[in-house]
Amino acid sequence: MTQKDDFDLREFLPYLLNQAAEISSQSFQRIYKGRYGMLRTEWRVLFHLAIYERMTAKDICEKAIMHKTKVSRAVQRLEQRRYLQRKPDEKDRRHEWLTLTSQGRAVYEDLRAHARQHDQVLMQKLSNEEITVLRRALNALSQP
Amino acid sequence: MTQKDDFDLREFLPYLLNQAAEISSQSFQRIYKGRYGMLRTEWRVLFHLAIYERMTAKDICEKAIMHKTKVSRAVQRLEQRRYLQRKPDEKDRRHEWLTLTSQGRAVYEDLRAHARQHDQVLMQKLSNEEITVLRRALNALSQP
DNA sequence: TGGTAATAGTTGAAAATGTAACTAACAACC
DNA sequence: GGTTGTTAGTTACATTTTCAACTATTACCA
Repeated sequence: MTQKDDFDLREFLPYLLNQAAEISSQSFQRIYKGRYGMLRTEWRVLFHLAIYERMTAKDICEKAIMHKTKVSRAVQRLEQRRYLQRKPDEKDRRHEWLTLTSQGRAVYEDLRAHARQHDQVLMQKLSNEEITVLRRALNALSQP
Repeated sequence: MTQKDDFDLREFLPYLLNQAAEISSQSFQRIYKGRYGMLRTEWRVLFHLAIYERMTAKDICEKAIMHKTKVSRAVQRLEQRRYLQRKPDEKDRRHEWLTLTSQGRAVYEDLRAHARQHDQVLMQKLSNEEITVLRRALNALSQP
Protein backbone atom coordinates (compact mmCIF):
# COMPACT_ATOMS: atom_id res chain seq x y z
CA MET A 1 0.00 0.00 0.00
CA THR A 2 2.46 2.56 -1.18
CA GLN A 3 1.56 5.57 -3.18
CA LYS A 4 2.36 5.94 -6.85
CA ASP A 5 1.03 8.19 -9.55
CA ASP A 6 1.38 11.94 -9.72
CA PHE A 7 -2.28 12.67 -9.16
CA ASP A 8 -2.70 13.05 -5.45
CA LEU A 9 -6.18 12.24 -4.38
CA ARG A 10 -5.53 14.11 -1.19
CA GLU A 11 -5.28 17.33 -3.11
CA PHE A 12 -8.44 16.82 -5.11
CA LEU A 13 -10.83 19.44 -3.82
CA PRO A 14 -14.14 17.57 -4.06
CA TYR A 15 -12.52 14.75 -2.14
CA LEU A 16 -11.07 16.98 0.57
CA LEU A 17 -14.28 18.92 0.87
CA ASN A 18 -16.27 15.77 1.22
CA GLN A 19 -14.03 14.35 3.92
CA ALA A 20 -14.06 17.56 5.93
CA ALA A 21 -17.80 18.00 5.52
CA GLU A 22 -18.48 14.43 6.54
CA ILE A 23 -16.30 14.46 9.62
CA SER A 24 -17.28 17.86 10.84
CA SER A 25 -20.97 17.03 10.50
CA GLN A 26 -20.84 13.81 12.43
CA SER A 27 -20.68 14.98 15.99
CA PHE A 28 -23.31 17.62 15.39
CA GLN A 29 -25.50 15.03 13.75
CA ARG A 30 -25.39 13.01 16.94
CA ILE A 31 -26.88 16.00 18.73
CA TYR A 32 -29.95 16.70 16.61
CA LYS A 33 -30.50 13.03 16.02
CA GLY A 34 -30.08 12.10 19.66
CA ARG A 35 -32.14 14.95 21.10
CA TYR A 36 -34.92 15.21 18.55
CA GLY A 37 -34.60 12.23 16.24
CA MET A 38 -34.06 14.63 13.39
CA LEU A 39 -32.40 13.95 10.05
CA ARG A 40 -29.89 16.19 8.36
CA THR A 41 -32.49 17.34 5.87
CA GLU A 42 -34.77 18.27 8.71
CA TRP A 43 -32.37 20.38 10.69
CA ARG A 44 -31.38 22.15 7.53
CA VAL A 45 -34.95 23.11 6.82
CA LEU A 46 -35.45 24.07 10.45
CA PHE A 47 -32.41 26.33 10.48
CA HIS A 48 -33.38 28.01 7.26
CA LEU A 49 -36.85 28.75 8.51
CA ALA A 50 -35.49 30.04 11.79
CA ILE A 51 -33.17 32.44 10.05
CA TYR A 52 -35.29 33.59 7.13
CA GLU A 53 -38.55 33.34 9.09
CA ARG A 54 -40.85 32.81 6.15
CA MET A 55 -40.06 30.80 3.06
CA THR A 56 -41.68 28.55 0.53
CA ALA A 57 -40.35 25.06 -0.07
CA LYS A 58 -38.92 26.39 -3.31
CA ASP A 59 -36.96 29.06 -1.47
CA ILE A 60 -35.50 26.39 0.76
CA CYS A 61 -34.54 24.24 -2.20
CA GLU A 62 -32.57 27.10 -3.65
CA LYS A 63 -30.92 28.36 -0.49
CA ALA A 64 -30.07 24.94 0.89
CA ILE A 65 -29.35 23.32 -2.46
CA MET A 66 -31.66 20.44 -1.72
CA HIS A 67 -33.90 18.58 -4.08
CA LYS A 68 -37.58 19.41 -3.81
CA THR A 69 -38.58 15.92 -2.76
CA LYS A 70 -36.11 16.04 0.10
CA VAL A 71 -37.52 19.36 1.21
CA SER A 72 -41.08 18.18 0.77
CA ARG A 73 -40.53 15.21 3.03
CA ALA A 74 -38.56 17.13 5.61
CA VAL A 75 -41.38 19.69 5.77
CA GLN A 76 -43.93 16.92 6.24
CA ARG A 77 -42.04 15.49 9.17
CA LEU A 78 -41.42 18.84 10.76
CA GLU A 79 -45.12 19.62 10.41
CA GLN A 80 -46.10 16.32 12.01
CA ARG A 81 -43.94 17.21 14.97
CA ARG A 82 -45.56 20.62 15.11
CA TYR A 83 -42.29 22.40 14.46
CA LEU A 84 -43.68 24.36 11.52
CA GLN A 85 -46.89 25.58 9.96
CA ARG A 86 -47.93 25.84 6.33
CA LYS A 87 -50.12 28.57 4.92
CA PRO A 88 -51.07 28.69 1.24
CA ASP A 89 -50.39 31.96 -0.52
CA GLU A 90 -53.62 33.89 -1.14
CA LYS A 91 -52.58 35.23 -4.52
CA ASP A 92 -51.00 32.08 -5.86
CA ARG A 93 -52.15 28.92 -4.25
CA ARG A 94 -49.31 26.90 -5.67
CA HIS A 95 -47.08 28.47 -3.05
CA GLU A 96 -47.12 27.53 0.58
CA TRP A 97 -45.52 29.77 3.15
CA LEU A 98 -43.72 27.97 5.89
CA THR A 99 -43.03 29.33 9.35
CA LEU A 100 -41.80 27.78 12.55
CA THR A 101 -44.14 27.30 15.47
CA SER A 102 -42.98 28.42 18.89
CA GLN A 103 -42.12 24.82 19.55
CA GLY A 104 -40.01 24.73 16.41
CA ARG A 105 -38.27 27.91 17.45
CA ALA A 106 -37.52 26.44 20.84
CA VAL A 107 -35.91 23.42 19.23
CA TYR A 108 -33.92 25.74 17.01
CA GLU A 109 -32.70 27.79 19.98
CA ASP A 110 -31.50 24.65 21.65
CA LEU A 111 -29.75 23.30 18.58
CA ARG A 112 -28.27 26.67 17.76
CA ALA A 113 -26.49 26.71 21.09
CA HIS A 114 -25.01 23.34 20.31
CA ALA A 115 -24.11 24.43 16.79
CA ARG A 116 -22.20 27.39 18.16
CA GLN A 117 -20.35 25.20 20.57
CA HIS A 118 -19.60 22.68 17.87
CA ASP A 119 -18.31 25.42 15.61
CA GLN A 120 -15.99 26.59 18.37
CA VAL A 121 -14.48 23.14 18.65
CA LEU A 122 -13.94 22.92 14.92
CA MET A 123 -12.37 26.34 14.78
CA GLN A 124 -9.88 25.38 17.43
CA LYS A 125 -8.23 23.26 14.79
CA LEU A 126 -7.56 26.36 12.72
CA SER A 127 -5.89 29.74 13.03
CA ASN A 128 -7.93 32.91 12.71
CA GLU A 129 -6.46 33.61 9.36
CA GLU A 130 -7.27 30.10 8.17
CA ILE A 131 -10.84 30.50 9.30
CA THR A 132 -11.27 33.71 7.37
CA VAL A 133 -9.76 32.32 4.20
CA LEU A 134 -11.63 29.06 4.58
CA ARG A 135 -15.00 30.78 4.84
CA ARG A 136 -14.24 32.94 1.85
CA ALA A 137 -13.06 29.99 -0.20
CA LEU A 138 -16.04 27.84 0.72
CA ASN A 139 -18.40 30.59 -0.25
CA ALA A 140 -16.66 31.00 -3.56
CA LEU A 141 -16.88 27.27 -4.24
CA SER A 142 -20.55 27.25 -3.33
CA GLN A 143 -21.43 29.48 -6.25
CA PRO A 144 -22.47 27.07 -9.01
CA MET B 1 -37.74 36.15 3.92
CA THR B 2 -35.64 38.64 5.84
CA GLN B 3 -32.79 37.73 8.10
CA LYS B 4 -32.83 38.19 11.83
CA ASP B 5 -30.94 36.63 14.69
CA ASP B 6 -27.25 36.98 15.45
CA PHE B 7 -26.22 33.44 14.60
CA ASP B 8 -25.48 33.33 10.94
CA LEU B 9 -26.06 29.92 9.49
CA ARG B 10 -23.89 30.89 6.59
CA GLU B 11 -20.84 31.00 8.82
CA PHE B 12 -21.43 27.62 10.42
CA LEU B 13 -18.58 25.46 9.19
CA PRO B 14 -20.38 22.15 8.74
CA TYR B 15 -22.96 24.00 6.68
CA LEU B 16 -20.43 25.80 4.52
CA LEU B 17 -18.43 22.65 4.04
CA ASN B 18 -21.47 20.71 3.04
CA GLN B 19 -22.60 23.27 0.50
CA ALA B 20 -19.19 23.54 -1.06
CA ALA B 21 -18.73 19.77 -1.11
CA GLU B 22 -22.13 19.24 -2.63
CA ILE B 23 -21.74 21.79 -5.40
CA SER B 24 -18.19 20.95 -6.26
CA SER B 25 -18.99 17.25 -6.44
CA GLN B 26 -21.96 17.56 -8.72
CA SER B 27 -20.36 18.10 -12.07
CA PHE B 28 -17.75 15.45 -11.44
CA GLN B 29 -20.46 13.08 -10.35
CA ARG B 30 -22.16 13.54 -13.70
CA ILE B 31 -18.97 12.31 -15.31
CA TYR B 32 -18.39 9.04 -13.49
CA LYS B 33 -22.09 8.38 -13.33
CA GLY B 34 -22.69 9.21 -16.97
CA ARG B 35 -19.67 7.38 -18.36
CA TYR B 36 -19.55 4.33 -16.13
CA GLY B 37 -22.76 4.31 -14.11
CA MET B 38 -20.64 4.55 -10.97
CA LEU B 39 -21.64 5.77 -7.53
CA ARG B 40 -19.64 8.09 -5.35
CA THR B 41 -18.65 5.21 -3.10
CA GLU B 42 -17.40 3.33 -6.11
CA TRP B 43 -15.17 6.00 -7.56
CA ARG B 44 -13.75 6.58 -4.15
CA VAL B 45 -12.75 2.96 -3.83
CA LEU B 46 -11.46 2.92 -7.39
CA PHE B 47 -9.29 5.99 -6.82
CA HIS B 48 -7.87 4.63 -3.62
CA LEU B 49 -6.92 1.36 -5.23
CA ALA B 50 -5.40 3.14 -8.19
CA ILE B 51 -3.25 5.27 -5.96
CA TYR B 52 -2.30 2.81 -3.25
CA GLU B 53 -2.26 -0.19 -5.60
CA ARG B 54 -2.97 -2.86 -3.07
CA MET B 55 -5.26 -2.52 -0.10
CA THR B 56 -7.67 -4.49 2.01
CA ALA B 57 -11.23 -3.29 2.47
CA LYS B 58 -10.23 -2.28 5.96
CA ASP B 59 -7.46 -0.06 4.63
CA ILE B 60 -9.97 1.65 2.39
CA CYS B 61 -12.38 2.17 5.26
CA GLU B 62 -9.69 3.97 7.18
CA LYS B 63 -8.23 6.04 4.39
CA ALA B 64 -11.53 7.03 2.86
CA ILE B 65 -13.45 7.24 6.13
CA MET B 66 -16.20 5.05 4.82
CA HIS B 67 -18.22 2.50 6.69
CA LYS B 68 -17.25 -1.09 6.02
CA THR B 69 -20.63 -1.99 4.56
CA LYS B 70 -20.33 0.82 2.05
CA VAL B 71 -16.89 -0.39 1.07
CA SER B 72 -18.01 -3.99 0.95
CA ARG B 73 -20.80 -3.18 -1.48
CA ALA B 74 -18.70 -0.88 -3.62
CA VAL B 75 -16.08 -3.62 -3.90
CA GLN B 76 -18.73 -6.12 -4.94
CA ARG B 77 -19.98 -3.90 -7.73
CA LEU B 78 -16.48 -3.04 -8.92
CA GLU B 79 -15.66 -6.72 -8.98
CA GLN B 80 -18.79 -7.53 -10.98
CA ARG B 81 -17.70 -5.01 -13.57
CA ARG B 82 -14.24 -6.55 -13.60
CA TYR B 83 -12.60 -3.37 -12.38
CA LEU B 84 -10.87 -5.12 -9.49
CA GLN B 85 -9.70 -8.48 -8.26
CA ARG B 86 -9.72 -9.97 -4.79
CA LYS B 87 -7.06 -12.29 -3.45
CA PRO B 88 -7.20 -13.73 0.08
CA ASP B 89 -4.11 -13.24 2.18
CA GLU B 90 -2.16 -16.50 2.49
CA LYS B 91 -1.15 -15.92 6.08
CA ASP B 92 -4.44 -14.57 7.34
CA ARG B 93 -7.41 -15.54 5.32
CA ARG B 94 -9.62 -12.95 6.95
CA HIS B 95 -7.89 -10.34 4.81
CA GLU B 96 -8.53 -9.90 1.14
CA TRP B 97 -6.12 -7.98 -1.00
CA LEU B 98 -7.75 -5.82 -3.60
CA THR B 99 -6.11 -4.67 -6.82
CA LEU B 100 -7.42 -3.05 -9.96
CA THR B 101 -7.59 -5.01 -13.19
CA SER B 102 -6.19 -3.42 -16.32
CA GLN B 103 -9.75 -2.52 -17.18
CA GLY B 104 -10.17 -0.84 -13.81
CA ARG B 105 -6.96 1.08 -14.34
CA ALA B 106 -8.15 2.24 -17.73
CA VAL B 107 -11.33 3.58 -16.17
CA TYR B 108 -9.27 5.29 -13.53
CA GLU B 109 -6.98 6.89 -16.12
CA ASP B 110 -9.98 8.28 -17.89
CA LEU B 111 -11.65 9.58 -14.74
CA ARG B 112 -8.41 10.98 -13.43
CA ALA B 113 -8.09 13.18 -16.50
CA HIS B 114 -11.57 14.51 -15.87
CA ALA B 115 -10.85 14.95 -12.19
CA ARG B 116 -7.81 17.06 -12.97
CA GLN B 117 -9.76 19.17 -15.35
CA HIS B 118 -12.58 19.55 -12.88
CA ASP B 119 -10.14 20.55 -10.17
CA GLN B 120 -8.68 23.22 -12.45
CA VAL B 121 -12.10 24.73 -12.94
CA LEU B 122 -12.76 24.78 -9.22
CA MET B 123 -9.40 26.33 -8.47
CA GLN B 124 -10.07 29.13 -10.88
CA LYS B 125 -12.53 30.43 -8.35
CA LEU B 126 -9.72 30.84 -5.82
CA SER B 127 -6.38 32.56 -5.48
CA ASN B 128 -3.23 30.50 -5.02
CA GLU B 129 -3.01 31.51 -1.43
CA GLU B 130 -6.62 30.54 -0.84
CA ILE B 131 -6.00 27.13 -2.37
CA THR B 132 -3.04 26.49 -0.11
CA VAL B 133 -4.85 27.56 3.02
CA LEU B 134 -8.00 25.73 1.99
CA ARG B 135 -6.18 22.43 1.53
CA ARG B 136 -4.43 22.79 4.86
CA ALA B 137 -7.64 23.70 6.64
CA LEU B 138 -9.61 20.87 5.09
CA ASN B 139 -6.95 18.41 6.11
CA ALA B 140 -6.99 19.73 9.64
CA LEU B 141 -10.76 19.44 9.81
CA SER B 142 -10.63 15.91 8.47
CA GLN B 143 -8.75 14.66 11.49
CA PRO B 144 -11.46 13.28 13.76
C1' DT C 1 -61.67 32.30 -24.34
C1' DG C 2 -59.40 28.12 -24.75
C1' DG C 3 -55.52 25.38 -25.17
C1' DT C 4 -50.73 24.61 -24.15
C1' DA C 5 -46.83 25.38 -21.26
C1' DA C 6 -44.77 26.24 -16.90
C1' DT C 7 -44.42 26.07 -11.83
C1' DA C 8 -44.96 24.36 -6.77
C1' DG C 9 -45.32 20.65 -4.53
C1' DT C 10 -46.50 15.47 -3.71
C1' DT C 11 -46.30 10.51 -4.28
C1' DG C 12 -44.70 5.68 -5.36
C1' DA C 13 -41.31 2.57 -6.77
C1' DA C 14 -36.47 1.67 -7.13
C1' DA C 15 -31.92 2.46 -5.50
C1' DA C 16 -28.72 3.48 -1.89
C1' DT C 17 -27.45 3.81 2.96
C1' DG C 18 -27.29 2.76 7.94
C1' DT C 19 -27.65 -0.51 11.75
C1' DA C 20 -27.18 -4.59 13.79
C1' DA C 21 -26.62 -9.23 13.62
C1' DC C 22 -24.08 -12.62 11.42
C1' DT C 23 -20.01 -15.90 9.54
C1' DA C 24 -15.35 -17.20 9.19
C1' DA C 25 -10.73 -16.93 10.62
C1' DC C 26 -7.40 -16.01 13.90
C1' DA C 27 -5.46 -14.79 18.81
C1' DA C 28 -4.87 -15.40 23.58
C1' DC C 29 -5.37 -17.31 27.69
C1' DC C 30 -6.15 -21.02 30.87
C1' DG D 1 -6.51 -28.42 23.19
C1' DG D 2 -10.67 -25.84 24.15
C1' DT D 3 -13.03 -21.71 25.44
C1' DT D 4 -13.46 -16.90 24.92
C1' DG D 5 -12.50 -12.66 22.58
C1' DT D 6 -11.29 -10.04 18.42
C1' DT D 7 -11.06 -8.87 13.67
C1' DA D 8 -12.37 -8.70 8.44
C1' DG D 9 -15.92 -8.80 5.87
C1' DT D 10 -20.96 -9.98 4.49
C1' DT D 11 -25.93 -10.06 4.84
C1' DA D 12 -30.74 -8.80 6.14
C1' DC D 13 -33.80 -5.41 7.26
C1' DA D 14 -35.24 -0.73 8.13
C1' DT D 15 -34.63 3.95 6.86
C1' DT D 16 -33.48 7.53 3.42
C1' DT D 17 -32.78 9.19 -1.00
C1' DT D 18 -33.42 9.41 -5.91
C1' DC D 19 -36.08 9.45 -10.12
C1' DA D 20 -39.95 9.86 -12.71
C1' DA D 21 -44.63 10.44 -12.96
C1' DC D 22 -48.37 12.83 -11.05
C1' DT D 23 -51.87 16.80 -9.29
C1' DA D 24 -53.17 21.37 -8.89
C1' DT D 25 -52.66 25.99 -10.03
C1' DT D 26 -51.18 29.88 -12.75
C1' DA D 27 -49.05 32.02 -17.07
C1' DC D 28 -48.82 32.66 -21.87
C1' DC D 29 -50.63 33.56 -26.15
C1' DA D 30 -53.11 32.63 -30.55
